Amino acid sequence: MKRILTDKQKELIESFGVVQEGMGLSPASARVDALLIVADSTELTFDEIRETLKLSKSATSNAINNLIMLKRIGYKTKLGDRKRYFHTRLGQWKNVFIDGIEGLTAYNEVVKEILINRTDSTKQFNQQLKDFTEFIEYYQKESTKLIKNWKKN
Amino acid sequence: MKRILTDKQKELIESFGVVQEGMGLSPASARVDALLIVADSTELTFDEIRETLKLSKSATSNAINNLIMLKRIGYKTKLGDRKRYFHTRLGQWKNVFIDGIEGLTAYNEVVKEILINRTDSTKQFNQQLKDFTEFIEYYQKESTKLIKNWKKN
DNA sequence: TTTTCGGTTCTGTAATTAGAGAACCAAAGT
DNA sequence: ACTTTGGTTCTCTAATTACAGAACCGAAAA
Repeated sequence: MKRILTDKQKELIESFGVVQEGMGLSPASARVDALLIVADSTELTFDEIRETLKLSKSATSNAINNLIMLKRIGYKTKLGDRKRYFHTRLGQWKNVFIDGIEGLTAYNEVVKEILINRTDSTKQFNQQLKDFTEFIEYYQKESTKLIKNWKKN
Repeated sequence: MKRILTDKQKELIESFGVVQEGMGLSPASARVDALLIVADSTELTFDEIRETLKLSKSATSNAINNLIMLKRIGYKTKLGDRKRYFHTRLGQWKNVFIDGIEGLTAYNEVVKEILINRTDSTKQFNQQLKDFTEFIEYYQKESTKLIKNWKKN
């Protein structure tokens, strides 16, 4: 078993793990995601991940599948080799950003329904709510443009 | 005890509560926040909140203080009245959005430190990471502008 | 000075989540 | 046919979170 990480790399995985926990990932998912960004090798197998992070097979399996669902990692296979080689998808961060922006839609739908059902005796309050829903729509459109226009892609 | 909510309002608090739980609030916090947006009265006291949502005093107290820390609600007092009157701060959503954007800074700092420590044998990968950190900075600047330019404020 | 009001804090418990370890499984190798 | 590989799924336990209920506390009222 080759040792994959320097001490500095371990430290970086912990820091990055912590900030990603703050963004809603489980500890194991956060560290798997971080590992694939920090490690010298950009393609690691299930067992390399498990050994390096000292996780059980179940924790490794669940973390990996969770990250795949979130589109934060992906994998490829090699001909005549059953293993999967996992890699970060940070290079495709645009998708994740766009999913995040689209996620505001569900939130906005509820706010709009609240607005429809509000008493009309609080005009100013209701107007603020309306401004807010309009801003969300504006923000969704405009920040999608920001992403598209980034470096004239 | 006056009954504050219609059935429709109760339903809206539940839907909105659920989407806000998905955004990291505890069930009680999510419902207190929703209540202050849905209720006809835009200013509710501690006991009105507690009775309406059927929460214990401790749950009410913790939820309220949590929401105040997150700047999602505020309160005012009235002369000769010890009670606090809580209200949503959705009208000041700009602050919350801006805090969210600024929150990306901590994330980006770690990514930059990872980049500094990466092997230089993965040029393309490292370049993607660099693009990403640059995009975050661009996105922070530009979306701050989006907020400022909204309706020429 | 004692009681009431408007909460806060502490203690115990129920519910949820995270993860270990073992059993399990399908496909490939022997 | 059985063994190995590369995982997945099940079961159980530990840790964390959410909350109720009661004790508590300071300021004001009586």
